[in-house]
Amino acid sequence: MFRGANKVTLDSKGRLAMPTRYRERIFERSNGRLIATVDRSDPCLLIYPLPEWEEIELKLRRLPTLNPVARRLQRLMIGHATDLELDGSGRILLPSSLREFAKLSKTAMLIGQGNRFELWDEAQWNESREQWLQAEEPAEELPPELASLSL
Amino acid sequence: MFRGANKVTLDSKGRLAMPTRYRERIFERSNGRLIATVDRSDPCLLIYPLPEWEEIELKLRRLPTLNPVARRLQRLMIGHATDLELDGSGRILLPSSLREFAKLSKTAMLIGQGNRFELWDEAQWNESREQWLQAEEPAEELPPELASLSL
DNA sequence: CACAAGGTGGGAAAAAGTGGGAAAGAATGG
DNA sequence: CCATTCTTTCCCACTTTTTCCCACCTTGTG
Repeated sequence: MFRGANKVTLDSKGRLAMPTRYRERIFERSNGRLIATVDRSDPCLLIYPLPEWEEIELKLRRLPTLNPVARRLQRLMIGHATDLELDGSGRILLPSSLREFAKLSKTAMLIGQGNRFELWDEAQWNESREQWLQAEEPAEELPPELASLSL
Repeated sequence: MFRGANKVTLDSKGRLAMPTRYRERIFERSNGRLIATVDRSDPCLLIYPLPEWEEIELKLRRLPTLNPVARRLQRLMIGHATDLELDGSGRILLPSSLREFAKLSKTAMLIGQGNRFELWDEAQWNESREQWLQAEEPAEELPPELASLSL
């Protein structure tokens, strides 16, 4: 499973070196094949090993087509899903459309989130993180799964 | 279980010598493998033996992805979770991003908290401790789990 | 006072990240 | 349909970072 925050750089061709510690796992899991798509609520990209993505896509496609919220989710996520492959140096090439979506400049943050990564522009990530840290969660607003969580 | 407060120092490379009395237990429990992540309400780091962390990560990952509060918690905790390993001298190397988060300078406090440690910058720790000691808790404001607590 | 154990620092070897260039492939226009 | 040009992909080499190991110093103990 993927976890942790990694500072990564995009070179002039839009290539991103996957941190070495993840490479072996990605090759085991999907022979180096990944899918990148957009996040529905934040300016970041989601990156899944291919088999993980296929499960997600199946779940999305089972949603009721006549429900506008479901339809929107399908269009955003399936519609932007792009095949990527690790090259000989362990890098992936991000198409410019996805780079623009996430406002990616030279330095970015690759965030492990279990079965996927999130890719943020570094500045966007820092800004959002500050907000999350400052937000106080009044216990009354928490859904029951969260309110009783013991870490 | 881990308990007690230990003064520790970080060297110029960000390495921290784990107090000897914990080393054996850490090796038994996880072969020297630890996870460090950020605390969501205070400027300190949380350090878990790997198996302890895996339980927590599982709980976090089961939370609904579309819930913004859950998402925030996942991004902070799983997103900053970093694998650490005790080196030949019983030290761990804290990446600079985590050191910055907890405002760690040369001297820090490693606080045993049962299944995990908390790591504070020494000055931050002393300051917070003063505040906790001064704060009066009127019994009426306590949630039921606390109001009935017998220590 | 001497010895042992833990803590600290630094340096060298290895690995990872970065950039550039050449070759192969695709697209466009004549 | 062929030729030229632009884009994409693959590979190699250099630089920087990380990791591992060894030696010294300090502290506690017999």
